[in-house]
Amino acid sequence: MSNESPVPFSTTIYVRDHCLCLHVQRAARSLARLFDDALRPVALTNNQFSLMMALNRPSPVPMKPVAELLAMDQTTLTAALKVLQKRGLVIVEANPEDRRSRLLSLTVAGQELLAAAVPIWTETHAVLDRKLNDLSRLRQDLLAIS
Amino acid sequence: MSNESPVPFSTTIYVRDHCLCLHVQRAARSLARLFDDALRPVALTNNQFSLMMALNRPSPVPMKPVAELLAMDQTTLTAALKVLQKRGLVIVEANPEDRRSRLLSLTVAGQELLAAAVPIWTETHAVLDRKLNDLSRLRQDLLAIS
DNA sequence: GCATATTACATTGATATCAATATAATTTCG
DNA sequence: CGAAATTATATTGATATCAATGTAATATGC
Repeated sequence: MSNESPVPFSTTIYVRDHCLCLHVQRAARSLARLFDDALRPVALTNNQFSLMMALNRPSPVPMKPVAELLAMDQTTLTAALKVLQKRGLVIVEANPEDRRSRLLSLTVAGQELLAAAVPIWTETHAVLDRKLNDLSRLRQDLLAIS
Repeated sequence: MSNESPVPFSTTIYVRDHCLCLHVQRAARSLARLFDDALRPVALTNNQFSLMMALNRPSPVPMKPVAELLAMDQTTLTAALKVLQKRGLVIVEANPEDRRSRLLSLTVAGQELLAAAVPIWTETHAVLDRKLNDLSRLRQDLLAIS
């Protein structure tokens, strides 16, 4: 009878209960679903909302700092921008000061859609806030990771 | 001059600093990269590791409880299983007690690969543990989300 | 100034994620 | 028992994620 698992079941229990990566991935999926659902009326995902919010600045931004703010691979950002660009929500233009670089900004339509999304975010976040104990503590703990 | 943003920049700053969804997504990406890097020698992603660990049980499991444990859509689980199945790491078999259902388990090769991955998880997690203040508190806060 | 290193971004391919939808099997209830 | 509701899973299509790789432009060091 050599069909015993090389990894004891107790280890499985331990990892299930202690793996921070697993816990964060689960929370990420749950929160993504929550905000995706809420933002559906404006046809934005939580990712698209965060990205567009990151582009809502007084002047256009290059891609690098945006990718860093979102802790997102630059290639992921390229892909995400294409979708929003096709929908006429963001502008990707050449940077005259550095021709390797692109400058990102919202179109007027993008600004208007973002404005429509903000109250949804506020409401959804308020519900979440009431449900959780100490949101600011959690936020700070998460900041230590990324 | 009507090209002022409908969403004031101060709101952008506020969302950036307070949105729990954004913070969790960022942490999720960072941690995923950390564990994906570490697990590369055994050719597993953090997701695949968590999934295989969830299948490391005394007896085969149906898909539903696994999807729930991982807080993952059932269709995502179906897709993830296909990859591991093709690599000969997991078995998906019919459930004689309920013919709608599938029973999931690890192959011997899967068990062996998982056994090779566990020390990597332990080491990576230990490094993380030393870097963070209060891991158990963070875990508990995350549990309240998913 | 020029060769080399670095930086900023794009493309491709593989896996991940979920909504919408479909199918088949089981359960429930009248 | 049989129709309707529910449950468990699969498929498709769109977006998300990153590694590997490539390209072009800028910066660096001699």
